[in-house]
Amino acid sequence: MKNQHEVIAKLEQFGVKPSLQRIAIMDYLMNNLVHPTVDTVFSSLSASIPTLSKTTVYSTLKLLAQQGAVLELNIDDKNVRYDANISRHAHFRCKFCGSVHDLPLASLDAVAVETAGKFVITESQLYCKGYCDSCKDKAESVARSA
Amino acid sequence: MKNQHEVIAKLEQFGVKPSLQRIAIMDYLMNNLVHPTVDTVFSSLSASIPTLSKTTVYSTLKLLAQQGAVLELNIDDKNVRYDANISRHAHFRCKFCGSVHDLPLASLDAVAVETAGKFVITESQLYCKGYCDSCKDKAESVARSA
DNA sequence: TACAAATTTGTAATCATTACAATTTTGATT
DNA sequence: AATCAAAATTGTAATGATTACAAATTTGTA
Repeated sequence: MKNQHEVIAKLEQFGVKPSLQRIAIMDYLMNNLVHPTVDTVFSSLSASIPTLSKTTVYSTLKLLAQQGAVLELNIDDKNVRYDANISRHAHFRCKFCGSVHDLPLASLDAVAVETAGKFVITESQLYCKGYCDSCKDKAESVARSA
Repeated sequence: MKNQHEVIAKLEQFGVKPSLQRIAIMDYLMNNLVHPTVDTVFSSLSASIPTLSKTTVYSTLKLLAQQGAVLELNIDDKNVRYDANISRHAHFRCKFCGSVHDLPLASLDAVAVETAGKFVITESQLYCKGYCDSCKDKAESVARSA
């Protein structure tokens, strides 16, 4: 569990006024770096905040992403996922179990150079898909029996 | 307009049995490399194929992507987009007008090396977002007046 | 305390995508 | 050419994530 002050400082750093709900959501993201969906965040917090509305989770996560406090991942074509790790890294999604993992990323400068002047790039994300270690065997046997 | 034989050859190369609809859809993608959505493909073809069903467009595009004949882009959080250019390249989406453009891409090998053994990566896409040349001024003035 | 602004809530749309059953087409066989 | 099964297509009805919006609540301040 992150220190409340740390969470509040993070919110303020990105120009987000802290509220009970916003603190809880940001805190959850900072302590659960597994790229949760809106639904996961909502379900996880509604026990401790029974009055929490899913709309609030949606709007808060959108606000946090707009302010740059978290990343909004579109790697999953079903649900948007959120990530409090805003340092440069790539994402990997297992096509079998759907889990999303972090990947270290050396550099994307090659892209920036080649497009200098044509586009103003404000954000970039590298999405990789395939099979994670614990799924690659299962995925193979499903393919065989298909 | 691409040669019919070229389109059919492409389909067969990827194990997709050619049909009137499949040929038309693949042909459209090969001649419209602007990353169209399902809806755009459907609207564009329904004039020449009045009986075309949107379900067919959905299932055909999914099939083409599964077989590797086209790329399925999730860069747009509203609609899936499709791309007949399957060579290695990145994508740029303008956050103002929504247009999606190609970006040349030198290498993503750095990622592959760092994850060797941990994951089986079967596909990777680099998504960049920002403002395209014709929107960056408009986006700025909107931001000012907000 | 009072009041305006900001935030949260709950419900009702929206809309892309999928499920599925019925229809049509295709291709092989006679 | 007729038959028939498999494959493909179609149309309609769900599904389900996300958003719109108005009402209710909370917050900060005079």
